[in-house]
Amino acid sequence: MGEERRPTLEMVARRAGVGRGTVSRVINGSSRVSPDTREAVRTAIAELGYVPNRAARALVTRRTDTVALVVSEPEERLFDQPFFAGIVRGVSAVLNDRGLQLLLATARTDADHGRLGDYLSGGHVDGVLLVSLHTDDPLPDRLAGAGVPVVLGGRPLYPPRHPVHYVDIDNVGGAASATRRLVGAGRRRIATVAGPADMAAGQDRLRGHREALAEAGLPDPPELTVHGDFSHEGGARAMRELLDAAPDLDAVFAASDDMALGVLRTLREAGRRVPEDVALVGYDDTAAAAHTDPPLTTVRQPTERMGGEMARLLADTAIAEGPDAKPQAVVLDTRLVVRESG
Amino acid sequence: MGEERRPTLEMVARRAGVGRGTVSRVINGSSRVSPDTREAVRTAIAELGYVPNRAARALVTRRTDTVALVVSEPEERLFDQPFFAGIVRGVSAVLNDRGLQLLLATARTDADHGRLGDYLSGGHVDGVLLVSLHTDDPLPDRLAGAGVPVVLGGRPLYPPRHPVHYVDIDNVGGAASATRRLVGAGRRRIATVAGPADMAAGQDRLRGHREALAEAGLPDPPELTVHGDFSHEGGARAMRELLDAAPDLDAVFAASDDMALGVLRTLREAGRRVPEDVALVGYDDTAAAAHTDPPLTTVRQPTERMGGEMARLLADTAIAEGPDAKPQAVVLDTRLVVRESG
DNA sequence: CCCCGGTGTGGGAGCGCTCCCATACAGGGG
DNA sequence: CCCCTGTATGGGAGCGCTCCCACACCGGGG
Repeated sequence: MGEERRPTLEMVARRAGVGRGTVSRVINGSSRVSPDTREAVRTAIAELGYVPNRAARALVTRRTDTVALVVSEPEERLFDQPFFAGIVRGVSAVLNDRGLQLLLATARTDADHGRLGDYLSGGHVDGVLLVSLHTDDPLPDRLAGAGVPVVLGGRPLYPPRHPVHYVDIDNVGGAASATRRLVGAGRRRIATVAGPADMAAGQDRLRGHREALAEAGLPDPPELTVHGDFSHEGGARAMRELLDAAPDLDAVFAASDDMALGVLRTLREAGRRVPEDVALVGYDDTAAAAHTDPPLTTVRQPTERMGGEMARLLADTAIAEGPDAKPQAVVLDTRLVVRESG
Repeated sequence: MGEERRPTLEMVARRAGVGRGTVSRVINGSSRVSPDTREAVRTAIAELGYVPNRAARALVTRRTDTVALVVSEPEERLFDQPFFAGIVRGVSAVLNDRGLQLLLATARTDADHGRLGDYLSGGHVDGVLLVSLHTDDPLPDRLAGAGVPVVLGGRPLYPPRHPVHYVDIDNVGGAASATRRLVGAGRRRIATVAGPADMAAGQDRLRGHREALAEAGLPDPPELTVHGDFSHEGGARAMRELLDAAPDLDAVFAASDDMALGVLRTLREAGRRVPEDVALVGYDDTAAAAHTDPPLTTVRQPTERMGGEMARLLADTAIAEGPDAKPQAVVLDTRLVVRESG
C-alpha cells in the first residue's frame, strides 16, 4: 500500500536549500540562525508536514522526554480513588507544558514488578514519579541507585538509603484538624479507627489525632484506638471492636472515608445516631462522602496540587539538576470539609 | 560523576565472543541459534545487566511498542469516574502481557489538542486508544487518515469517514434493563432524565428507555423526558422541570448516577419519598451510589473489560493486521445492580 | 570426490537525528 | 591590504540497534 515514508530532517533541509545542521538548529530553537534561513526552514517544515522522529533524537541525546508515573499498589484500587485521579490531572497538566510525555506504568504481578524495574532503570524514561503506599517497596532505592531521577508521592516510611525528593500531604495536620473539630464540638471520648501501622499515611494520621487530643488535654486510652486497613469492611469491623471496648464513646475519627463508611454502617446497626450520639469525621473526601446519610465531614487533600508539585519537582529539580541536587520535600496542607456527620 | 554508559549490544557480543547479529537473534527469540551460543549470550547479558535501548530499536524497526490512551474530554472529570479507572485497569493488564507501554495523553487546551494530534500521527506510538465522549472530536478521523491504528471506546456518533474499530457498552440494553425494572415494580408514569443528545451514551440510553416503555405498552409523553448534562446539578434542575410538568410521575430513570444524585436531592426537597412515592434507577454504579439514602439501584458497566477489549483489539487486530483489517465492533453487556431506590 | 542444500554465524549498511568541527564570509583595526 | 574575531552554515561522525547478505561448515547423494 501507500507505505510512504514520513519526511525526514534531511528532506526538509533539501527542500529549504540548507544543511541538516541548520534545520536542527531551527527546530531546537536556541542558537543563531539568520531570520531568512529560519523562515525558509519553517516553510519547508510546514509544507512537508514534518514531525521530528523522537527515537532518532533520543538515540543521540539520551533523553526520551518521557516520565513514568508508577502505581505500585498491588491491588489497584488506587485508581478508583479521587486521590489518584487528582494526581494524574496535576501531573499531566505540568508535564504538558514542559513538553514531556506521561507513561503510566502499573505492575500487578511480581513478574511485572521485576520487569518494570528493569524497564525504568534501563534509561527508557527521564524520570519516575512513584506513588507507593506500601512500605516495603524496593523500587525507589533501586531506581535511585541506578541514577534515575525519582520523586515520591508520600513520604518514605523509613529513611531511604539514597535520600530522595518527595511531595507529601500533611497527614499529621489533616488528622489533627479532624480531631480538633470533634473536640471543638464538645466531644470528650473520642475514638479513632486508624490506618495500617505500616503505611506512612496510617502512622501520620494517628499521630495527628493524638496531638490534637493532647493539645486539648484529653486522655488517649488504648481502648479508643483500633487499626483498620483503610477499607469499608475494615472500618465496620473496627467500629464493632470499639463499641465493645468503649460503649460510651461519643466521637470517632476514621483515617479514611472508606473506613468511615463502614463505621457509619456499624453505628447505624448499633442504633447510635450520627452525629447526635456519635460524631464522625473521615479522611479523603471521596465521591461517596457528600452523599452518605448523614453527609460526611472529612478532610480533603490537594491531590491535584500534589501531582503538579511532583511533576514540577521531577522536571525542574531531579532531572534538571541531576543526582547531586539536594533532596527536597514539599508538604501540602489539607482542608477540613464540614458536612453533617461531625 | 560516574557517567558510565549503559552496556550495549556490542559489549554483550564481545563478552560472549559472538557477533552482534547473534546477540540480537537471542534477544528477539525467533530464529535459530545453537543452544551453546544462546547460553553464552544469556550469561553475558545477565553479567552486564544489559537492557536493550528502545530508541535504537525503534529507529530501525519503526515500532515503539507504546500505545497511547487519549482522554479527549476537555473537562477531565472523566478521571474521577470509576468508568475511567476501570478502563485504565483493563488496558494496563492487557498491554502488560503484550509487552506494550501505556502513554497517557490528555489535552486540556486547544493548543494541547493540536500538538497531541501532531504527536500521535507522527509515528511516536504504534496505536491509539481513544475515549472520547464528545461528538465533534476530529481526532479519530485524523489519526485514521494518517494510518495510525485506532480503537475507540464508545461507538462513533456519526459514521466516520474512515471506518474504525470500537468497543462499546450496550447502553441501549442497559437503559432498557433499568426501565424494565421500574415497569416490573408496577410503575406507570415513568420519566427519564436523559443525557445530552449529542453524546452517543445519551442517545442510546434514551433509546433503551423508550424501547422498554414500548415493550410494556406504556405511553411515552414528551413531558416525561428532560435532558440533563450528566452532572449532579443538571440532574437536580431536570428533576425540578419534571416535577412541574408531570407532578404525578411515579418513577424516574436517570441516565447517570451523578444526575440521579441531583434527582434524589430535588425529590427530597419536594417531599417525595424514594422509592415509595417515586422509584429511581440510575446508571454507572459510581462510588457514591451504594451510599446514598436510599442506596441507588443502578446499571453497572463492565469498564475493566471494556479497557481490556480495547487494548486487545488494538494490539491483535488494528496493529497486527494493519489498516486493511475489517473494522470490528465489540459490544459489552451491562448488569443491573438492585439496591433500594427502585 | 565433488556438489548441493541446510544451519549457524559475522558484520556492513543504514534508520534519523544531534553534535561539533571546519569552512566561508563580513567587517574593523593595524 | 592583511589579519583577526565573530557569526552563519555545511556536513561527517556516530548514537545502538535490526536487517540481510555473505560466508563457513556439515553431511548425504550423485
